[in-house]
Amino acid sequence: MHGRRHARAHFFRHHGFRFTLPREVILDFLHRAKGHVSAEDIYFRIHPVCPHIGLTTVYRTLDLLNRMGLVTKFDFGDGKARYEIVKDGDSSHHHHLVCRKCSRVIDYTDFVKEETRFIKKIEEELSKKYNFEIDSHQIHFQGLCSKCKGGE
Amino acid sequence: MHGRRHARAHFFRHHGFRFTLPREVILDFLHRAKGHVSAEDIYFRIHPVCPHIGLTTVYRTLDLLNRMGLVTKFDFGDGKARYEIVKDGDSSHHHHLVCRKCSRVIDYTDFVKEETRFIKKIEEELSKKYNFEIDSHQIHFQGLCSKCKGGE
DNA sequence: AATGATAATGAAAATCATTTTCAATAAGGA
DNA sequence: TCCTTATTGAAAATGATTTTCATTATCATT
Repeated sequence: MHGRRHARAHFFRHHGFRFTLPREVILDFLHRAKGHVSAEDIYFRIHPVCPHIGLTTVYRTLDLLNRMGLVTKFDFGDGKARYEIVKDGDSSHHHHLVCRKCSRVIDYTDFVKEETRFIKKIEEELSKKYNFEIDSHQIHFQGLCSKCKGGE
Repeated sequence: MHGRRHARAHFFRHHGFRFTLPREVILDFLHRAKGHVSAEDIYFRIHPVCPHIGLTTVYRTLDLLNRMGLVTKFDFGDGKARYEIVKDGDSSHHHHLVCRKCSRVIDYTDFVKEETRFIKKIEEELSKKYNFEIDSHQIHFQGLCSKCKGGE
């Protein structure tokens, strides 16, 4: 619980950034949080503990964490971005079904094995072909959820 | 060139919507357009021909086309949405590499065959499991493009 | 082809997520 | 501890998208 702080601080410094309290608090929150959260979610859930951390800082920190590769940014089309920590032991790996009528988002964790095989192969070749360093991916199905299927 | 108009009109009416000039013009533009375009792109490119079509209508029409399944909405994280026609003869099928530093978007069309096999299987099972009617998908790799790889 | 109910449109105003500005503060190397 | 400068927060600005509302156009019905 102390080594982690130190490791994080080191990681930030290594990237040329300072390790500050807001950054630590936001990172902690994201680690505890289940699923995708918006900047506002974070701001309000953090506020009782750290009322001095502003929404601006939340946005800036999320952008920073994203650029450092610690956080993935999602966009489900409802106008606000969602963020999620990138876990090392990729246990929470999942993808999304998004309803194009009611915008409901369903997470699914099926087909991890098949997917890993498929994605790994693609990543390798794409990295080479486009000289692109891939560090994450998203798969995203669109259609109609059970509720919206009926009355189209 | 006339049957198409009629077929479109019929399709709109079947969904309970009217087939209007702005909708036809926007649909035509999207058919001709290569790649993903923003609402503003459409607005300004259409303006010389139809100066009476407002930006509001462009947004409303895109949303409508999306809900009808004729258009796919993308979000690459630069704050504005992009739209693309859903082609029947799925020739232009592609996915994206998005740079998390400079936001550059690279389209790739590789691995169509492997992908089709993989996606088809997943779609079938997910549809069943979640009672979700899938009509499109997106695959999205994030990382660092060739230009941004060096100076991290 | 004329009529009428109402869906669609456009201009302007409103909204709301995100970004910028700038003066004050704090991190961390010297 | 000191000093440089990255970071922060509050307020204002931005900019994409949505809402409002009076006007117009579609198309089912006559």
